Amino acid sequence: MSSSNRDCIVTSALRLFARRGYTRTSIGDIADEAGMLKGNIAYYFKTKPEILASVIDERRRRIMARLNADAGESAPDAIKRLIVLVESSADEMARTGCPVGSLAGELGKHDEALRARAAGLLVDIQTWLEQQFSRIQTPPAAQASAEHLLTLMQGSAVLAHAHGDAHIVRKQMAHARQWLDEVVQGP
Amino acid sequence: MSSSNRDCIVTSALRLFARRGYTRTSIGDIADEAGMLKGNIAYYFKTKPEILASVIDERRRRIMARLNADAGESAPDAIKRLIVLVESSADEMARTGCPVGSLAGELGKHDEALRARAAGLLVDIQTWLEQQFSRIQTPPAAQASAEHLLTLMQGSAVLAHAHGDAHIVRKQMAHARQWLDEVVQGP
DNA sequence: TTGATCTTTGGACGTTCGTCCTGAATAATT
DNA sequence: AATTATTCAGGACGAACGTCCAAAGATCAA
Repeated sequence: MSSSNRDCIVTSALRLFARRGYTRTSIGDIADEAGMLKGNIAYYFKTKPEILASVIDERRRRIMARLNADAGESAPDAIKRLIVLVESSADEMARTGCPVGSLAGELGKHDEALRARAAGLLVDIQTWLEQQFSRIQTPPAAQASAEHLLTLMQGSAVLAHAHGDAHIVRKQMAHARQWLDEVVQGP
Repeated sequence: MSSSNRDCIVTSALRLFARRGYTRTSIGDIADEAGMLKGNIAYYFKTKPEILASVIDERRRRIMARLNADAGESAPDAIKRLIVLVESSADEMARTGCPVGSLAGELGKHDEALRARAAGLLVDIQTWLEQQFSRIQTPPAAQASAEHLLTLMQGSAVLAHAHGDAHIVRKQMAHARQWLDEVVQGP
């Protein structure tokens, strides 16, 4: 198959970018992780940013697949499913940071094109959240709610990563559940 | 004076680490910013992590000086002063991320020693917050409140940096003020 | 002024990295 | 089976970086 090795490169880079970040991951590292020589990577990807682009797209695909997995559920259930997803990633976040937020943070200090591409991941999640909140709130409030929940997720990931303590994510997500219940029940 | 140039190196590195991150800032960059040759930097600092250590210490000194500037005020006023400080840094955060959180995030992917040192900055702020909340809450609740407020600050910085939009910080800090008022007024 | 110490210069050195290139191996097609 | 296209191996190359050093320059006490 033609794209099997290409996929292997992308998933290997996905792992390494999350674990060590984009800058500190060399193409040689990716080649090792993928079990091939770096010369072969050049066959599939001309440049390193090109790899990054595919990694971001792959990450987006995975996230959106998870978010849209169960289309029939209620808005609060859908939002809670994202909270559960974050909770289940708490240990990984404590070890390596949020794979979305930390990538966006690092790339934000590179050129503009990469920042925008990484930020797109956050925008997608936020847009999805806005859609869910729109089903139980008026549009302006829904936008604020989406932004607030995403803030809690990203902030707790930063703190958990800094402290190396997954509990911080779980505590803030518990806080988020409680806040969500208040939002659902209305004023 | 002997330490004038050394201080210049530290403050130059402080600026550049915040703007471009630690990894993407070369010693040559620091030398340029400080107006000297990189060979001279080696006279003051043997290695790059050594520069980082001084930068972190300098950042800590600046933050703690701000936090402890007005010792006579009430706990809510002190906490609000930190919120104002974050709000006034909203534009910088949108441009380069939170100088504390993004450094901790990046260094968390390096070796353990650097992660711990950068995390110390966050711990200091959190400890200060816990002390303030302890004056109006019981200790366990004070710890949770400190963690929650710091989560909001770090999370809004991540989102603001990703979007390049300082409004996000201001909105979440407005949210934090409201939350703080509820905490102050008790159950 | 002389000598000793501190500071600065400019570049050398080895390493790592991203990228590119040539030829070999493999797969596909006729 | 022969030919062509695709895929892979291995290394070459220059650029950038952290570190180190020897000598020149500046500062200051005796």
